[in-house]
Amino acid sequence: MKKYATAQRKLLLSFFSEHQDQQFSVEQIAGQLCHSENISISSIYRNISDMVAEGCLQRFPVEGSRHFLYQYIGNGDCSRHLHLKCEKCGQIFHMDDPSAESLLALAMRNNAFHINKKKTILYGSCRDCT
Amino acid sequence: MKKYATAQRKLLLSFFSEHQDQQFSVEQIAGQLCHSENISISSIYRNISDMVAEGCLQRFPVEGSRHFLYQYIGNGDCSRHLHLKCEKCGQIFHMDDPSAESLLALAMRNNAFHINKKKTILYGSCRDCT
DNA sequence: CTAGTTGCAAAGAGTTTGCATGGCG
DNA sequence: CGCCATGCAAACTCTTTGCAACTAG
Repeated sequence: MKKYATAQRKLLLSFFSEHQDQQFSVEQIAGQLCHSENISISSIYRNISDMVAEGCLQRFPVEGSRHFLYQYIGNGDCSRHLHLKCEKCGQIFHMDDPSAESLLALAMRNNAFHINKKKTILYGSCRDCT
Repeated sequence: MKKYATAQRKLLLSFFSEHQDQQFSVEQIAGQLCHSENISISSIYRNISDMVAEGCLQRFPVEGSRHFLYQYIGNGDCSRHLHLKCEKCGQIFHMDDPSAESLLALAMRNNAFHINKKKTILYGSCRDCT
C-alpha cells in the first residue's frame, strides 16, 4: 500500500523529528497538535501505528499503565546500542558502552540467545535520581 | 491494609505457583479458572493487581499489543538475574551467569545508571527460534 | 463482630472502525 | 481521475468502580 505525504503525516513526522530524544504518549501528541493544527485523533492513531510498522517510530510500554510512549528513530541507529530508562524521571539514556556490547555477546554465547537491541530497554534509575 | 486468605486469592496463588515458568494474560487466567472455579473476572483483576504491588507477581508488557502477561515470582530471587524473553516463542530464560553480573556492574558504573533487574527484560530470540 | 473481599452490572478510558468526503499523485 | 487518507461519531475492548451481600479472623 502506497503512502501519501499528506499534511497530517508530514505534521507528525516533523513533530517527532523536532523532538528526537523525547518520548510522547498519544495524548501528549494530540494535546500539542490537535488544537492548533489540522489533524484529528484518529489520524494520529492511524499514522503512528503505520510509522511503528514502518520502523521509523519506536513504541515503549509504560510501567504501571497500559499506555505507550513513542519516540522517533531517525536513522535507525538505535539498533546499535541499548536503552536505559530511568523509572523515576522517565528519561531514556543510550548505552554505547563496550561493556554493554560484551554483555550481549556473553548472553549470546552462554544462553544461546540473540538480543534485539531495538526492543530491549533496561529499567533502573539514573545518576540524578538515585 | 490486611489481606484475607480468601478462596479466590488462594486459587490464584496456587494457579500461579503451579506454573512458575509460564506467563499468562488475564484472559488466559480467566479462561482456566472462571468456568470451573468460583471466581469472577473482577476478583482476578483485583487480586492480580494486589499481587503485583506486593511483588509476588511480575507484569510484562506484550510487544505489539496493549496487554500484559503475569508470571509468578516465588522467592523473589528474580532480582538476582536478568530475564531474556524470546520474541518468537514467548519463553522467558533466566541469565544467571556470574560474568554477566560483573559486566552489568561495569556497564552500570560507566553509565552512572543503576539497573533494576526485576523489571528489566532483554528481548531477542532463543536458540530454538533463531 | 467488623473490616476486607466478592460478584454483578454499569461506567470509563483509550483505541479502532465504517463511511462519506477530501486530496495526493 | 483513482485510490488512499481524513474526520467524525459510533462501536469496541479491556479494565475499573460502586454497592450490597458475604466471610475470614
